[in-house]
Amino acid sequence: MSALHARLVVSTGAARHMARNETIFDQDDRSDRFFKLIAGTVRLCRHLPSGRRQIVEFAMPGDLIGLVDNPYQTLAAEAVTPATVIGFSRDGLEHSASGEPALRSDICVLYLEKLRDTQRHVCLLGHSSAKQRLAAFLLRMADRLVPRPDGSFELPMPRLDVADHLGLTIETVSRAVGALKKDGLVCSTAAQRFILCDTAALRALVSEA
Amino acid sequence: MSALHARLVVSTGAARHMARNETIFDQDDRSDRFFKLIAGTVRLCRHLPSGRRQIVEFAMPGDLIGLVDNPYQTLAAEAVTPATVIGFSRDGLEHSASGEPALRSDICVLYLEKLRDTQRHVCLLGHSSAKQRLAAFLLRMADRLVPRPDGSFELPMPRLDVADHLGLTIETVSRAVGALKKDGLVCSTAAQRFILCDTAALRALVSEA
DNA sequence: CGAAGTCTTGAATTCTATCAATAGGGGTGG
DNA sequence: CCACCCCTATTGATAGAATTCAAGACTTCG
Repeated sequence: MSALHARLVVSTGAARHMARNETIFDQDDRSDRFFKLIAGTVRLCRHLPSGRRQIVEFAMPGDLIGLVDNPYQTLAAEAVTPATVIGFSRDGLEHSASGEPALRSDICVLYLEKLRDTQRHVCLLGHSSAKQRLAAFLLRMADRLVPRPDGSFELPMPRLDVADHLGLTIETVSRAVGALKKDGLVCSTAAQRFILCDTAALRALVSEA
Repeated sequence: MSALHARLVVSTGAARHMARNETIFDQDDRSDRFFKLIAGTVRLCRHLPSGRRQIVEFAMPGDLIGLVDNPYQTLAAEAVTPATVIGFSRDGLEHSASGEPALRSDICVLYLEKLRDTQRHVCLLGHSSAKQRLAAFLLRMADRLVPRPDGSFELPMPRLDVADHLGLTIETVSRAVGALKKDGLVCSTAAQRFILCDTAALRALVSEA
């Protein structure tokens, strides 16, 4: 376990249970607290003046959310499913980090990983078709989610969240799902349950971007 | 001056002059070195298997480029204009940072700023029209570039680079420029020279995203 | 069983990409 | 100094992809 997570384990933090669609923190909240996600899925998104919403990333159990340097959060965090988080004080972490360089180093690595992920997402949104975006998303989700014995996995988020993450509309996402099914690349018994039938072809499709 | 830049000043680093379109480092190069950009503009981009290119960001004088934790670079750096860079060894910086916590802290802040910028770019690419993307880009460039006495500024990059940054084609960028000119939001005497006539309206246009 | 929310499907519109051709601009050499 | 050439930018016509608007189907839950 990294120095960062070891430190969080011994820190005081109260567990909070969040209902579906409940806001953990808003994009204008003071960033004096951050959270570790214990269970459930959380969307990190930006609400645009037009009422539109861009989901920058989804957080899954084990992820830290809301840990930034600015005085205010830049993204809002909302529970996609019922979720459990543990809150920590940023001052507390800062204090620990000033005496424990390995901690700061871990935080650095964390930021860098997020930066890489976000850069990849820029590339995805820059030039790719709806089918390619969905294929990339499903491949990534298959990696992050624990599969069932039959190899299927259950997306925690509804179509609207997928759409707002991929920069598409729900209708387009729905049609893209249909297209991938028709092509035999994925199977889907329920709206949020998928089996990737041909991961090689899915990867090839993504590479064409 | 931050501890980071102070450290770089006293470090040994050889200045390199790069010609237009010359590669400073490639996306598969070992990341044992990083660079400080002294003069010129550099594009940080990813070359996709399809031959397409996504420019994630532009670097300007003072920016550090290629400083990552992975063993390999994730983005390529290419000179948009003739450019001057100073190279540094990552090991050297790591060594300094292990004895000087403020250094590590500065690097952390740097990553976080880049992360915020990249997140903003995700929002821009997620939902906005060509006109909105261009308006946001021009506003940002007006902030980063030094204006001439008459208030105009010169874009260092050609249309193709703008297009690959905004996820558009050169034709669409060209038409978007024409549209903003027709609307009276910008003036343009030469292809790369602009005056923002109505920044309020430009900002409003961006906010509509 | 009914109702609300989510998802899918259809048709028309809008926006961007693509293909193709023309125009402008900067530099070189005559 | 001018003509030419190369590179970049603009403009036009068409096709394609995604959005939008609208309606219908499926789930889930009370």
